[in-house]
This record gives sequence, structure tokens and C-alpha cells, in this order.
Amino acid sequence: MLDIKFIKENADLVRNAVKNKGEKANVDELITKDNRRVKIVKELDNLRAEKNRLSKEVRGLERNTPQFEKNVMESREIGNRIKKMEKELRELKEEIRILSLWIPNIPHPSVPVGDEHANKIIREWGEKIEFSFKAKSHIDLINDLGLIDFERGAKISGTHFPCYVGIGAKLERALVNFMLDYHIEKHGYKEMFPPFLNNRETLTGTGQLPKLEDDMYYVEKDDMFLNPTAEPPVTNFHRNEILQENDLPIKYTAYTSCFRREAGSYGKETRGLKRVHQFNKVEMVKFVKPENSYDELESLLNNAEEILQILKIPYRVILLSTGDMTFASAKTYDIEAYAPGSNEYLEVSSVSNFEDFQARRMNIKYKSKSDGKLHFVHTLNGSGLATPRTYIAILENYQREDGKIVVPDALKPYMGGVELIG
RNA sequence: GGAGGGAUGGCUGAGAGGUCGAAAGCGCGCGACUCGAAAUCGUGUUCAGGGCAACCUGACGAGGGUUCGAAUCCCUCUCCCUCCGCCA
Repeated sequence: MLDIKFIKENADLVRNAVKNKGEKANVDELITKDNRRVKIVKELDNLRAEKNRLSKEVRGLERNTPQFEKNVMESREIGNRIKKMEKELRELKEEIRILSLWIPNIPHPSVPVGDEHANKIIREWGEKIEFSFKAKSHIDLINDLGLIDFERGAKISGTHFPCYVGIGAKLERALVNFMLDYHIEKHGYKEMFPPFLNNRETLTGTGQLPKLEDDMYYVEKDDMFLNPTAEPPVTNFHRNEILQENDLPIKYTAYTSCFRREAGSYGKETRGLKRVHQFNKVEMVKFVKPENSYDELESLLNNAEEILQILKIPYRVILLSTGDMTFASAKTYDIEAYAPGSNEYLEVSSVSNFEDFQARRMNIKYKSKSDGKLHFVHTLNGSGLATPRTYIAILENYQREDGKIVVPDALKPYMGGVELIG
């Protein structure tokens, strides 16, 4: 959510952001409605002032005198007009609220304008491994080694619900635990294990609603959604709170399963782990002061990159263009891990600064010591990392000619002595 | 699901139709004392909308009602706590 005053004073900037992000928000209708709101508020304030004046007078008047009766009648009459206007104002405010929920965040000036072709490669890390044999795809490795049972997963739930089995399941758990422990111990993130079912307010707070309602799994009976990422529950942890400046930055890391309908994204990637309805992810979330949120974005990005560095998996960092970034984000980096089996880069992380966009929706402020006033915090989050494609990258990078997988050094402490899979 | 209790500023917590945006304490800001700090003393300190400003308006969980006038009385809802039931 953007400040309505900001929208009115920077209408062109906002219209541009809507266009560049490919959103469909109606900026002009919002502005028209808000102008009307301000007009009603002014009239209403005048009526209320008059009514308050009459009420004070009444106290000094003797009851049942003509002056008393006249005053009371007049006050009553104004009261009725106020009630009518208040109703109109309430309805108008609700319309304004709904319109403003569809206004996207404004991309930072450093973000390239355009669609996915405008994305910029920021850096590449690591050497792509050269195998002396023909590398297998993760699908073949998984099937040959029996790490994941896709067919039975489909039996239990449906297609694209992978069921990890045996050492395959252990590897997934090792990966999650390694990443969590790393963020906690190396960078001081506080661990959180949040609920997976989120209510509407939570998902509106971080900006998944209203836009992505059809992309989430919905539990109708309870009007709740399965979280598509840990971002909503963890960020909403502090919804409607005023934070202490001394406590900032606040940093959380959380593992959750994530659930996405991936509606309309079939055709490509119908097999394997690349695109699934349920997956595991370790997320990092930060609440920071506005003045250093872009430094915090870089350090968050670095924290996510370190996971791949320690796993010794080559990757590249992409700065997303306006058309490729999400609704709520002001600036987003993607991290893509290299998968030699198919010779492609796979998105394993998305790291974003939302500035105060989410904080406005969630009403999260902090009291500044320098001016004594309340300000919205800036929120950021980043995957650190999503497991399915990291899992793919591990399998394909660590495969041997005999079809076995070497366990990466970083995961060995989590694998109960297993150093070779297969 | 049933029965009670509760929701007030950054926090704790008084307030029970008008003199209440709200006592007190904590916290925080400023000043004094100090070489400096702690302690102490003084002083200030709710948020939001409108206006250049004086000022006006709104907000005591949300919505509605009674009244000239509601934090305060009535109704509905939400959330939290306690007890009972149900499930595990």
C-alpha cells in the first residue's frame, strides 16, 4: 500500500509503475474518490464543530425553556445529517481501501524497465563443472536412486506433489536443517516455526491478496489459505505493532512447506521437481529502518548466496526488471543455481526490499529517537533457499559416473554418516 | 460448541454520562547536578485527518444504538484469558 497523499502528489509516477509492472490498478478512480473523501470530511468536521458548540451551550441552559428546546431540536437535526454523511464516508472509504489494495509498489530507480528480457545479470559465481561422462538429469538420478516417488505422491495427493523417500527424504531434511542452522548461527537470525494456514488479513498484509487469491490453496470452511511462502506468516508476526528502534533490525528465519496451485503454468516443466505444488523453503525476513534498507537488501542477498557457496554450487545473481518483479516489491534479486544435467540455471531464491509497502498494509511502525515520531519500518525477505531446485542442483552437480551422489561436505553432519548416496 | 472475565497512549494501568485525549507509574526526549555516568531533581512526551497558522475534527478492540452530550449505558461482532464439553 502506498500513502494516498504520495499517490496524489506523484500520480504520474504511480501510473508508470502500474504500467511497467503490468498491473491493472485504477489510479485515477482512486484519486477522484479520495478527493471526494476529503471534501466530505471537511463538511463533516464543520457540522461536528457546530454540534459540539450547541452541546456545550445546552449545559448552561435551564431545562424546558424555549431556548433549551430550540437548541436541542437544532442539535438533533444536525446529528441526523452527520449520521447520513458518516455512512456515505464509510462506504467511500471502503471503496478507496479496495482500490488502493490493487496499487503495486513503485520500483526503485535502479530497477531496469521492461519485461523479463530486461533482467540484468549482476554477477556469476563458481566454475561450471565439466564431467568426463554424460551427466544425468535430476529426474533420472531421482528415479534411478529412488529418492522421490512421484507416482505415489500423485496417488496420495495429485500430480506435482512429490513424496520424498528414504535417503532422499533424509537429504531434504539435511538441506533444510543445514540452511536454518547456518542463518541462525552465522548471521544471528532468530528461528521461527510459524503456522502454515494464514487468514485473509495476513495475506493482504504482505500483498499476496487480493491479486493472487487464485494461486493459493484455499480452505473454504475456515476462510484460510495455505501459505505460498513463509513470508506472510513471518512478516505478519509483528502486524499492528510498534517496534522499538533499538531492536531494529529484527531478523527471522523460518522453515515452512509452501503450497502453490501454479495455475496456468503447465506445459513446460511437467516432470520432476522444478515446479511442484508443495515444496520446502527456508525464508529470511527482516524489519529494518528505512535509511538502511538497501544495505540490508544487499546483506540479505549475500546471506542467501552463501548457502550456494558453501554447497559449492555455481550460481548467478539476476536483478529483476519491473515487469518480472512481484506486486509488492521495490527491488528484487533472483539467485539461480546452475544445474549441469540440463545445462540451465534454476531460480532458487528471490530476495526483495518492499520498503514501507507491506508495513503500511500491516501497520508496523517504530518510534524514531531522532524526531520522536512514528515511522513505518521497511520489510525485506529472501529465500535462503527453496529446496526443490537446490536439491536438483546438488544431485546434478555432485553426481558421479557410476550414478551415485556425493554428499556435499556441508550436509555431511546432517546425514548420519552417509557420504555417498546410491 | 457452552458459561464467565477482559480489550484504554511506546508499555503497565486508573477512569463508571459533560469539567477526559484521558490519573499514576514505567519508558523516552530536553535541562540541571557530575570530569563523565548512575542515581536524583525539574520539564516535556498519544495518534490521525484538515489548515501557512491560531485552530478545528476524529480515535479508549470494530460496527450499530440511546442521549443535546458516551471511554463510561444498550445491542452485534472480533480477538485474548479462565472454566466446562468435544477431539486427540
